[in-house]
Amino acid sequence: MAWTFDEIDRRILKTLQHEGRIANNILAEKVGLSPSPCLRRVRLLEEAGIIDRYVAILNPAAMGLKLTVFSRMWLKSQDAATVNHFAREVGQLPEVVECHLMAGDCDFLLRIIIADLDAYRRFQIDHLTRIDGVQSIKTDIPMQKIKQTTEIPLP
Amino acid sequence: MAWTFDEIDRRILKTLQHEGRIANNILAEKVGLSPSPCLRRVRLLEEAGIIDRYVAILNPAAMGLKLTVFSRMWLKSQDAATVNHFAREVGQLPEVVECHLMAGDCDFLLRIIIADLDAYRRFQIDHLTRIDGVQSIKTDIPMQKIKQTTEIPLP
DNA sequence: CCTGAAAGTGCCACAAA
DNA sequence: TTTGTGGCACTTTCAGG
Repeated sequence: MAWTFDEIDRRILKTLQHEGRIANNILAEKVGLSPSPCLRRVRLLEEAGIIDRYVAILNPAAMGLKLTVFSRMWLKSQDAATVNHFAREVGQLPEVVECHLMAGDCDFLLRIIIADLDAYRRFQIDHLTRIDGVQSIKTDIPMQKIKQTTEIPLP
Repeated sequence: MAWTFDEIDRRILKTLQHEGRIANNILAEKVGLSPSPCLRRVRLLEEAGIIDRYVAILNPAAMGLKLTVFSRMWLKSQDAATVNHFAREVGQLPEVVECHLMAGDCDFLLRIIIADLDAYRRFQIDHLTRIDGVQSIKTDIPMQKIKQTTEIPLP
């Protein structure tokens, strides 16, 4: 089912995607509403699942995590048991921040946040290749982050 | 410079990465502090840039954006002018949620959020291939999202 | 508009260096 | 004694009805 936004909802969402902790009265002012109806709209957007959650975004570099890598992985077979086992294992590795089961090319695409190349080398040996059913891994390394946002394009 | 976390800082960060809008007094209770020193620590983490910002995470599917694709792109040349122009253009496309300049293989890796395959087809023709200097594009499509988090592994 | 609750500030106590 | 950190009390501001 499609949700029908008006201009004010769009402004609310756009603002909250940048300032998730903004106070309701400030938000209200920004979108041109008084606080009460503004809060009501936010609650509705939350209950409808449009707003999934609020999070703090940390700066990995400030904690010494200076490297992001993309790893493409191939499994020995793609049967349900192998895939599910892999999914479960990967889900427990906090360094693996994203994991997708892919159509074509590789079986999985992972995004991994880690200190540096050496730490990644060890991580791959100690954790990724140890998972049952893993056949091979190709690592792609970003040299420069051009753009990175949690902001979703509003229709 | 490396920041030195104690156990309480780690608990604060872990909590805020899941509940970015949690009230300070609740957070304080969770981490075993009274509100004032808890707030002080949060402010320090913010000022140190450990906490970059707070955001609302929206649910793309609830807005009809049911597809994420990864596009690997090659440019005709990798000189600064071409690359910068590409970076600037891509930065203005809200559907492009992530863009990395890569070492080896492809030149850029993009993550794109969009309604469906047909919308992507049009987006690629109308926007991506129109950018000056673009030579070719390969599109990788995730079939299943195994894991996706904004949570960064704490050292 | 009104009320209760939370945020934020100042000050003091205590402990470690 | 100095520095860092927790706690309490007070004022201001906000949420929510």
